Amino acid sequence: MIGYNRRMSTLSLRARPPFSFHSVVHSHGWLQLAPFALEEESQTLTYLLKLASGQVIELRLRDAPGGEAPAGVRVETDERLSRAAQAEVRQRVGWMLALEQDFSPFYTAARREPKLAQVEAQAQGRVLRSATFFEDVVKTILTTNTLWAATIRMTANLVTQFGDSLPADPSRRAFPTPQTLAATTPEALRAETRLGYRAPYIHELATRVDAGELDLEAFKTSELPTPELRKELLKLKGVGPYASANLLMILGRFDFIPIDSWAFKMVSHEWYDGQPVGPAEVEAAFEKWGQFKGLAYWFWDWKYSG
DNA sequence: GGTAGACCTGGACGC
DNA sequence: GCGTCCAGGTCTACC
Repeated sequence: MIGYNRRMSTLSLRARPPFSFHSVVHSHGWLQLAPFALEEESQTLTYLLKLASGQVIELRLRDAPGGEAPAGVRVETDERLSRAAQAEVRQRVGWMLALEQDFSPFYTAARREPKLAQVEAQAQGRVLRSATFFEDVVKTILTTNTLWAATIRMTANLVTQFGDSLPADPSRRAFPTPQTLAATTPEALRAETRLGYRAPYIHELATRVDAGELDLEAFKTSELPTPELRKELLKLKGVGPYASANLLMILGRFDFIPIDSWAFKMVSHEWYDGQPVGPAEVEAAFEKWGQFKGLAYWFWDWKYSG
């Protein structure tokens, strides 16, 4: 269903039930990374998207409780969109909120586990994604070996310095394209964007995508078995075991756990009385969850709050 | 295949 | 204000 005021476009997208807009938006820290932003009062998620046409638009995403119909999301833009642009927005938002993803097998397994008692009722499982997999790979590399505040800052720097502007408000920008980042230099990314040693990794990634040598969007629909897909991700500079598992979660593959320092802390307090633990203990704790390992870990009701 | 050390930034802390 | 220490995953060289 599409409605217009004089200029604005509104699209309603339905999700496979159960669906919770709140759960997917708050599934991890991505909502704090530009060009995402959350308007707390109205619980509106905004995102600046560069369309295939080159036009930059602001998406305003809100919960659309279904009533009798299935729940979903309402998408508003300030521009009147062409049919092609509407289709693109539907496709992008559908991916970003994983509207079609089916978690029923996980919910069935989770019913036997008190620590996952909330997942079905709260429709947890979906992980917020960026519009392109390139953006999610860059953001994931920026989460490694640094504090979260630095990840937020590095991402904001990238968007501010290299993103295309929203015509109505040039201070607001979309995430930079591979072409734009490939056109800069690793030295500039290091010195001006403050990416540190990650700068050459990001630059190489952008250059390979821009040259057509690496098709990151194809990862979204890859039919490779998860271990094979993981090997492909591990070939990317700056992507190690943690980052690859995080990216697999984003791709809807949950066989691996993104083990970081937070995981050690949580598992240590959950099962080892606060004693130091390593990757083996984290793996062992969730081994029985098989293909849902990542989901069980991600949405576990930890007793330690950190 | 496993391990040690380097990588880089910015915040916290002591002086 | 300055110097030092620390946290955070991945890469590379080496065994």
